[in-house]
Amino acid sequence: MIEITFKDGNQKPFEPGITPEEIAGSIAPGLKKKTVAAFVNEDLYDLNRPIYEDAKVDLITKDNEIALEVLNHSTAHLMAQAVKRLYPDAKFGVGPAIKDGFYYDIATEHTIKEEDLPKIEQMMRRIVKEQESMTREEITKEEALKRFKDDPYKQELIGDLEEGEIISVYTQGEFVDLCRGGHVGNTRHIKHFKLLSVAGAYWRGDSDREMLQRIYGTSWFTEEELKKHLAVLEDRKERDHRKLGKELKIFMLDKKAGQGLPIWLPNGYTVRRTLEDYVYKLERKHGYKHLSTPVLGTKELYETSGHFDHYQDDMFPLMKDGDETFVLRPMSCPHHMIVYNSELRSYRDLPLRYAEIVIQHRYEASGGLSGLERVRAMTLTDSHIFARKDQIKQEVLSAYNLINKVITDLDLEIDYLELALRDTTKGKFHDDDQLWDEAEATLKQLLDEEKIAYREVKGEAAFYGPKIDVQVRTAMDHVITMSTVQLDFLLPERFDLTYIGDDGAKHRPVVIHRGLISTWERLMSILLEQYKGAFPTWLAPVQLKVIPVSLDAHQDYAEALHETFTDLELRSEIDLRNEKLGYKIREAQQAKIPYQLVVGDKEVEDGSITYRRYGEKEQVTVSKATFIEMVQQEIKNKTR
RNA sequence: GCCGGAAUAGCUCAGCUGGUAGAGCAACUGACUUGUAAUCAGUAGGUCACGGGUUCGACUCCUGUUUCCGGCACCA
Repeated sequence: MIEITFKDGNQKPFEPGITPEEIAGSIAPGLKKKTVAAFVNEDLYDLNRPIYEDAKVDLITKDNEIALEVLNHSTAHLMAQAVKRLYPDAKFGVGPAIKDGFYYDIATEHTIKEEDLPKIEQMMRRIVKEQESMTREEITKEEALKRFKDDPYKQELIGDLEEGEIISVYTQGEFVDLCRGGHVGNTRHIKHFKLLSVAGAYWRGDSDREMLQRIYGTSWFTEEELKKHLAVLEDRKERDHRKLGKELKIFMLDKKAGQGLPIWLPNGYTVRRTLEDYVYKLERKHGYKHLSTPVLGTKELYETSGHFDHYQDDMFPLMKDGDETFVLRPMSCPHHMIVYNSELRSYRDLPLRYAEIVIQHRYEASGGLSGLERVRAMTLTDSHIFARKDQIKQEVLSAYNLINKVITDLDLEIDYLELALRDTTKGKFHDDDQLWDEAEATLKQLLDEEKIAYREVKGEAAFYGPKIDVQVRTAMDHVITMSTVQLDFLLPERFDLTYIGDDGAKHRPVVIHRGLISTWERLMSILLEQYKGAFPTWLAPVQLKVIPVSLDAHQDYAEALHETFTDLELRSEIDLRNEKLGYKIREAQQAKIPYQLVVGDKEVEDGSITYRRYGEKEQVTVSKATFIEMVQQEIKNKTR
């Protein structure tokens, strides 16, 4: 007998060779149904993998996050088996579980199309009915290489494994796959799944290697969960900023205007301008000085900064004019360095915080462009803080606080901070090790002292220095870099920046690059998706819509109201078209205007206002003064 | 940039296996003069993304280009 120890400390003897499924069954039939896999001495075990020695066993039930991963991973195998049956020449790359789903990379002569997916699903269901056991087997590397001798992808994967490492293969019916495991034991446990899309994906994520066909799918324990997830995907389509941006006339793209070069329409620009003003005022309050520099600069400027060496591929082609060559700037730092150098600086001048609403151009790969999310012409609030070394901590923290304030005001949340460091094996970073060590240590120490949690990522630094990236999770479940604070000891060297210290000698300042809102383009895409197009009142392109019941009787009052609002700098519109009331209301609702005001006899009589909030059915009648006070408070507090 | 798909009226879309296009909404005109999500009628609107080819004939088939979409790679 072997001794199984459970998480709660209880122990129970079992026959050697007992499986997690049987253990669960021995405790309760309900538990058996709920159990998907198990941790045996920390190792992930399949439901049907025998246990031969004393062990700690932690059953993984369906409510556990890992259970869903196991299920999805098993569904990937199931799909691969189905694909192999339909397209026998298929070879397989990797097929992992991902968040809310799975994928498998496939190489086959047959081009897999969306319309093939139902066919594959059908085959999957057939295999489920066959109740194939998913059986684990452990073999040597040599044996594994022999078994998969016809599969170049598996050969490569096996070749990369350490000598002596346990290599496991899984067999279900006629299908055998190399796999670390954690499976549901039998295909009959896989019931509620859907294949979602086909796409191309480079083998091993390397753009220099061949491209495989990738099928994405999702798998759940219940039909309700599956439906719920599909509904989430539907909702994301509704939220898509490209769809909303068009419907609400926020921005447009036009082939003739240029790929990836968005045009801000009046509605979108109103929102952006409101945000710009907000950030501008906030920055002033935090001691920033605003300036403006050109979109074009000499190549020499960017050679001095090092951008040209490190960034050339991301820049638009050069412009030559006689002996001079110009670049469309991808960043604004060099200009700010020039400004710093334009005067003799004293230690008393520091910190010097320059901020600018910058237009910059990056020659992004055409395939990556998408709506306002990935563009080639972008606008952002950029800032460079010139500081003494003893001011770094204070300045980084102050920037971080500003970032926090803005993110909170925009109803967003920081998901995590990323401390991006260099990777010495890669050539894309400047090579002064001493500067790097100092900069990285400074940031790390600062975060640690302030007990700010972060994830360290090697190789993600800027070429000139390490950075703290503020990662935000969007309504589309994407993690994006919203803000960034970068420590730079390099550009001060490159541009020979100095200040006169209290000792009368020249010293080198430090530059802190601070990005606040990603870019206005990307921020707009995020906010559109976040609010589903229904902006809070302070941001809404149109805040109030005044609709008279009858033009004859109520137009004057409606116009007087509209004028009052406009004088108070509220963004009001009045609908004087010869249309039915219901029609105007429908349009106002579709435009997601926060307040629609219908004025008729009653309102004219007592000088009141009847309003209806966007998305609500309720109509509220209040005095004019009360209404104005309410809306102004709402705007001031940035509440909805 | 790479793999795959798509492109029809301002918008959303229909158009079977080749016989030169249709709806709803929007626009315009007229009637109606309205109390919370579409009043009625009429009019106009398309080089079927662009170029080449096959064919008696191409929105439809082939091909090149452009842009967009799903991903990959890259990335704010």
